Amino acid sequence: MSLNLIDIESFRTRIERKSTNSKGEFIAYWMTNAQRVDCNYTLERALKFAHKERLPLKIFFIYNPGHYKTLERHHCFMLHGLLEVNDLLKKYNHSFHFFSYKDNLLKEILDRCNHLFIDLPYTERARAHLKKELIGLDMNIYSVDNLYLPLTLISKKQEFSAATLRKKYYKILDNTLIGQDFSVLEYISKVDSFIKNTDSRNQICSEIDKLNIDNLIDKNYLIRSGPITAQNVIDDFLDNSLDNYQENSNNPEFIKNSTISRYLHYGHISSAKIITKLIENNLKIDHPFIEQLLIRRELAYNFTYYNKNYNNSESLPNWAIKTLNEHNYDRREYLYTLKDFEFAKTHDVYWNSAQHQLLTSGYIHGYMRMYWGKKILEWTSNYKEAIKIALYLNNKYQLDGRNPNSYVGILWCFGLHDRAWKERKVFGKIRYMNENGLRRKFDINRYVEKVSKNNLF
DNA sequence: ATCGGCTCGCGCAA
DNA sequence: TGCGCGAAGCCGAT
Repeated sequence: MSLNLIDIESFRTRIERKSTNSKGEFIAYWMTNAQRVDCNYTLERALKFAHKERLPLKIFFIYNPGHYKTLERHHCFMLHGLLEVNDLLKKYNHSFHFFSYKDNLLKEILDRCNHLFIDLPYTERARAHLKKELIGLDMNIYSVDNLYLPLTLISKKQEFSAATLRKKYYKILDNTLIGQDFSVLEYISKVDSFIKNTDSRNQICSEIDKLNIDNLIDKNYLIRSGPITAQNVIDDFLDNSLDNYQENSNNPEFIKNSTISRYLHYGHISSAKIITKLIENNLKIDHPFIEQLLIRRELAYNFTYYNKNYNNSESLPNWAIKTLNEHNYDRREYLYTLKDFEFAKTHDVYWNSAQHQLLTSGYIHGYMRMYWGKKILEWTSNYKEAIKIALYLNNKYQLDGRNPNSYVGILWCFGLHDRAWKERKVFGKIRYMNENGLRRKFDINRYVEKVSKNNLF
């Protein structure tokens, strides 16, 4: 074993800011990415620190509906998840402080606090936002990385492909998955809550009541949210779907794993916890589900963490930019506008089905999403516009939109983390996909039928 | 049904 | 500096 726990911890928890003023009345955890209680490294570090200092802990969340201008389906899903966070904390006799955003709120929350723990932000935009919020706060600030292994421990730079990251993972893990211990539940009863017996349930509910949800999505998808729900989903998946994962993972009708990404996005479940459980099932590091949950997922985080252009074409590899530019003025067989795509008005029944699935369920199956993205490239006047459209639709409708995996999923269609292929019109050397592939891989007509009946989950 | 070729850049071995 | 290798597919030859 080439790594030890001390190595991991020095990368896991980072000192973002040091203060000379060391005395405070409580420790604070500002929950953002990791919206869960169990297996939450940030909460765990905050609890341990509070226990050591014999100070109470204040766990809080700031809700800012204006932060991203987007559909309120996302807010609805997140707020329902926070209800479960609130209930879980209450069960452990801890208060969950839920605040609606206003100016100078953070200063108020952190009045008389000297040690703040935050979830490590993984994108430039999140970092910039955080930096702005933390201006003028004189306190010790620690960020905690909630990935399976800390991002900066595995790699100091943007990785070129899954292969290069995989190599580093396999080397550092000595080809063996290691389980991880979580002591959140052990410490949570030993630490006092900063203010006892406050309950944010009513406040969260009143925010939910204010929402104006689009009438495209089935509301049931938005209610099935939160760490408790997510645990049930993942348990069901692990019990019933892991054995045939490889055969089924490309089949959009195989839906057991379909909602896991949204729970991972909001941090309702910990990938490290899932991996630790999988080790008990004797899963090896090269299992295709580990490839997805560990290598592909953390490759996406590596990408958004190190590349400031994670949300535009500038981040594509050189060969992709070159070939896309060379073919940018090729004649397109079909040309659609954003609105044509958005309301599923193309000539292609398969593509329209994928878009319809996105509108009505907040999700496109992984394989269909590749096809979906490739066709936006094919049917838009230029590739930069195509990327904008694909990201816009993804961020607007997909419940895990704005997740690193979402960005990478889209940009993969334009060559990111991929290789060049035989040159052709419009695509240049970008990997091409067509509907024959859909027919070859699964029963695409059944998919179309099921989407039209809204019968996929 | 199955197989090789397509094509690029990383990273290790010299 | 050279070379082996990988990468969520397509296409045409057997």
